[in-house]
Amino acid sequence: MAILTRAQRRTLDFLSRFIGERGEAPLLDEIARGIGIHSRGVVHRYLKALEEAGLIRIHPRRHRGIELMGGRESVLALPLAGRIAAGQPIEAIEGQEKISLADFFLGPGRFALRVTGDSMVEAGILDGDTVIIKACQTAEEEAIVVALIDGEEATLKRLKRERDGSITLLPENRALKPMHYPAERVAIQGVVVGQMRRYEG
Amino acid sequence: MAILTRAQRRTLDFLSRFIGERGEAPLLDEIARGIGIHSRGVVHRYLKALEEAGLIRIHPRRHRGIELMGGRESVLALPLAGRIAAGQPIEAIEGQEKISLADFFLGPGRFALRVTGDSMVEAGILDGDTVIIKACQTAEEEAIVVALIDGEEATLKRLKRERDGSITLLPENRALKPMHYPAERVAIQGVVVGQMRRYEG
DNA sequence: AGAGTAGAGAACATTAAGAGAACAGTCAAG
DNA sequence: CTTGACTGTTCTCTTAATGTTCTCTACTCT
Repeated sequence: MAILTRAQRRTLDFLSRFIGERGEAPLLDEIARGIGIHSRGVVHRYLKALEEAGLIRIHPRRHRGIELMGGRESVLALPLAGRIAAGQPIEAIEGQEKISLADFFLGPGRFALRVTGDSMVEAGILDGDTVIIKACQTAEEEAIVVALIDGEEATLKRLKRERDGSITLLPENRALKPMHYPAERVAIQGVVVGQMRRYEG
Repeated sequence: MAILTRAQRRTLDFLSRFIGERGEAPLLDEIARGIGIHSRGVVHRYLKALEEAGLIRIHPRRHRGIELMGGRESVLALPLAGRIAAGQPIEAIEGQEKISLADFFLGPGRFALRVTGDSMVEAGILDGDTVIIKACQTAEEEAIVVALIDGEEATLKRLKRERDGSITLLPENRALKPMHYPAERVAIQGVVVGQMRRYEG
């Protein structure tokens, strides 16, 4: 897969956004305006490059004749449009900043777990969510941890250490009660460093 | 694999960090600044060495044309250990499955928004979370949407259509009231397809 | 001393990005 | 069915940024 230049990437981003939003491909002039230039010829050159990279298909001479192929994870970053509730139309903010999924979640000793159960709903971790865990044996007070009890049962709870050295595992759900254990019975397996959820669109 | 000198290692480290954080490779000048020297020519020599060692690939004369070899899949994916609360030590389950961040979140016409405010807390979307939006102008009943009201104020709410064609935007927070608008005043900008959160570890 | 590693910086070759003209094909309205 | 405006395609030009190749200097280590 050829490497894309910045302008080419901008073009591709605009394309997928446009096609996703309206049902049809943009005109060359619309692309030009969308990526902030004036020349149709230049846009055409970028499109040719994208076609050669296998990312789009151009139906020759057809107006709005651009089809985007199964794009692939060419990037592991998403454009960050801005803050919601900031009271601005999103189009206006479009642009520069990007949020890197890698930076967000990846790192040494991390793995994912799918959450079952409602014990942390009030902390915004729902049944079916995926949490990213950083493996470690100790954790700070108040951290959300994966705790193994008696070497058998693994649960996700908020950690609290008592003065006498014993450990309380706090669920974030008023319907459930805190659990109290002597330190020997609890082994920490990791700390929650991230959480993610998918919605069926 | 040839042995690397210190400067070469510094270069490689900088490369992988840069590419991990942003989606693209750095310019020679950026590398130079990143490893604390001034000469592009020197950087080029290091890159040649790294290429010879099989650690990167250089696309000749292309700007930002550096591709790093080796575990590229590992950059995008996290090992999926299993289900928490399944009552098993995690080590035991660890293994096969991997969860792809790209598959989870990336796709045509998607972008990210940082959430401000508490209006969706009961749906597990907290202040400070990041939501992934798929840009579109229509949405299904019950979907969580980004809605623009009167072309001015953008908010995140659950969508409900009334029989008379008007629209109700439902917050997921008992402290807040549903908002009701005639259809003309509400423009849908996108649908929430994902959500993620980072915890300070 | 000699070999290897670091670095500076000049000179040159290409690329990326853009403007815009000219031409040809498409499409929709009369 | 014809026509004219619109749209895609192909060119050439321009400019600045960037990659590539060299030579020269300095430092370290055995």
